[in-house]
Formats: sequence, structure tokens, C-alpha cells
Amino acid sequence: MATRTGGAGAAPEANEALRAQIVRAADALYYSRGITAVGMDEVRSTAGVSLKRLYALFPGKESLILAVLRHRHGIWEQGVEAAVAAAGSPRGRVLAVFDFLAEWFTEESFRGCGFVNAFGEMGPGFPSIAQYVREHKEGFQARMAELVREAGLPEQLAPQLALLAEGAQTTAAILGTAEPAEHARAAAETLLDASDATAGARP
Amino acid sequence: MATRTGGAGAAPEANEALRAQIVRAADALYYSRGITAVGMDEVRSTAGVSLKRLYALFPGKESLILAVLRHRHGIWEQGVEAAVAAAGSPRGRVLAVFDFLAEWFTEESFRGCGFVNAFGEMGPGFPSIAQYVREHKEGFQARMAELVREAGLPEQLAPQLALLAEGAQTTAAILGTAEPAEHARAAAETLLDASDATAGARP
DNA sequence: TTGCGCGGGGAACGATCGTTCTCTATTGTA
DNA sequence: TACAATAGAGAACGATCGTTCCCCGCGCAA
Repeated sequence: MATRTGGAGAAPEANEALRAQIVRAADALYYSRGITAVGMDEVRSTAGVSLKRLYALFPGKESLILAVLRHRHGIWEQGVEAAVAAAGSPRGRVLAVFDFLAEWFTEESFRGCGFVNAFGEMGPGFPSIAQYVREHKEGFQARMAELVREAGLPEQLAPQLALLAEGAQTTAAILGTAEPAEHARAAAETLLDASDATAGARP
Repeated sequence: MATRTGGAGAAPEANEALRAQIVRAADALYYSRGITAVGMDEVRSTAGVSLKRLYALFPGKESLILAVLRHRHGIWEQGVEAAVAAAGSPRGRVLAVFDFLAEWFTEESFRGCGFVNAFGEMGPGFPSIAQYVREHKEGFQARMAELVREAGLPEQLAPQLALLAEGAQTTAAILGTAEPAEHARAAAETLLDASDATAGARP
């Protein structure tokens, strides 16, 4: 009676693989077509699992959405960190965020920040989603502050640079062009130069 | 037989008043709770009209959404132009946009840019809505370029300032604070100062 | 071989959506 | 007063959603 061969409680590695498969499928669908427009049945058929398994792994759609956002958060952090790591100077590490954006914007599937989209669509009525999006954005602000501090730049620069990155994502999505990444990078460089000049004026 | 006392084709001024009443109600509902989450029946009861009249004035939900966005576009332009007109110097007229944002962000009902929210929610699947949002943002970019030009500033500043304004709206909405307006204004001032310094270096 | 329990596929359910239709009260007119 | 056309109120309809349930077939233990 103790032999549980399947279900949500056993074979943890297989369940994790299934979870990842479902989350990847749901992420692609949600991001490209919007969350409300994609039903659980389409997630099920795209991921190739049964409805029963789907609901065994995720108690409901809200839980699946949160898993998708966590997945997207990991991808975002990987992309940012890879670009930061590829940069040479501390100043370059700050600007690397905008290189990452420039690359991202040229992807065929780019459709803005998935967190902003989810917030606008599900924010009211789903506080857990709104809160997770807030945490994601706070995390980005914190990382930016870290990079600014490590470059020896004044800390008030961090939220300003984050604003540029945020605006670039939205503008690139709506206007359908990758140019905002370059505009944001140029503005960021100006802000960095100005703070260098200010610091140099009174050492 | 020619006496049409009501319907969509007669009494134009009364129909315009009704249209405005419906659009105002729908705008408040859509903005606060999301477009998909609000049904036509709730718009009908909030606006206090019959379903028949509602569908006589707007052939479908998509048409109502577009009318709401047009209405919101007018409000946005009024707010920006009022702030611009209240500013003294050409430089102040450029920065006035950020004063307007600071005011807006403190409103209780503030929930980000309604156009960005609509784009994220309805962009895929409703090309007419995506296109109108694009036109709205292009209009803002154009107005910003005009203000920059009138202030005698280099034109590449315009998209950078627009990025700051865009990012401030999104960040303020998600983080739930009005601070981004000040950050954006400070960054904008730095960009303006830097371009003045550059221009002054080689007259 | 024979039960038996579990998982997969999909039907089913209740709710809600956008939209249409029906019924009735009313109002203006001859 | 009688008639006709209209507008309001909401029922009704088909579609779709998230979620649950049922039934069948398969694999393992005795």
C-alpha cells in the first residue's frame, strides 16, 4: 500500500522535468499572446501532458503563471549577468545591461517585458502576481545599484539608469524597433560622464 | 415615416453626450481593473444605459476600447500641454513633462500608462488597438522632439527624455511610489546640462 | 490468470463573456 | 381614443474559460 509509483508526491526528478516542460510551453504562449488569451487546455496540448497531470503539478492557473514568471526571472538574470560578465571595466559592466537589451530587442519574438505585461493584465485582481512583479523589478533596481556602487559612481545614478532600461523595453515593444536600446545606452553614457565630471570637479 | 426620433442616426448632440458618458465609465473600469476583466454588462450598468443603446453607439467591445483610448489620449495631451504652458523658460517646458508625471503618480487611481497596459493585454490579437497605442506613443515622441527643438537642444535628446518618462510611468506603477518622477526629472536635467556643456564647448 | 489500483484522455460542469433577441410599456400622432 | 413605432430591461444564445469527474486500458502483485 506504500508503493506510490506516480502522482505529485513521487519520482521527484521526473516531475521536475515535467514541470519545466509545462512552464516553458506556458511561457511561450503567455508571452506571445497574453495570459488571459491562453487557456489551460492549450497549455496542456502544447506541453503534451494530460490535464490531470497539469493540475497535479500546478493547483491552478495562478500557480502556473507564478511559475512562469519565476522561470522568466531566471532567464532575465542569466542574460543580464552574462552581459555584465562579458564587460571589461566597471563602467562597462554598468552599460552592459543596455547591450543585453539591444540584443533582446532584435529577437523575433520580442514583445516587451513579460513582467510589465503580466502586471498590466493581471495586476488588479491577482495580488500575488502584482507582488512578484514588484519583487522582480526591485531586484533589478538592487542589481543596478550594486553595479553603480562597484563602479564607484554616485548611487542616485542607479534608479535613473533603471528608468532608461525600463522605458527602452516598453518603447521598443510598442514602436516595434530596437532603436530605444541605443538611445538608452547613449543617455546612460551621458549620465555616467556627467557624474564623472561632477566628481572630478571637486575631488 | 421620416420621423426618426431616436436611434444612432438622430439627435446627434444627445448621442454624443451618451457616448461620452459611456466612454468615461468604461475608461474608469478598464483602467482600474483591466480591459478583459470588465464585461460589457458592467459598462452598461455603470454608465446607466441599456445594452441596446450601448451596441447602437459602439458596434462591439473593440470599438468601445478604441473610443476609450482616444478619450485617454485627449486627457494625456491636455495634462502635458497644461504643464508645458505653465512653464516659463524653453528648458522648463521640456522638463514640465516630468512635473506632470509627478502630479499624476500621486493620484490614488494611478495604475501606470493605460496605453501600455492595453498594449500588453490586447496587443496580440487586436492589431487596431496595438496600432493606436503605437500612434499615441509616436505622438508623444513627436511632441517631445518639438519641445527639444524649441529649446534649442540637440534633437537626439528627445527620444532619451521620452525613455525616461516612459520608464518612470512603468516603474511608478509597479513599485507603487511616485519617486520615479523625481528620478526621471533629475536624469533629464543632467542630460540637458550635459548637452548645454557640449554645445558651449564648441560654439 | 485474475484482481486491482493508477494514470491518461476527454467529456462534463458551472460560470462568464460578447452579442442578439424578445417582450412590454410608452409616447407621439391621427 | 386607437394605432404604430420605439426604447428599455433583461432573458437567451453560443462560445469559451478554469476546473472536476468519469471511464477505460494498462501494468503489477498474488
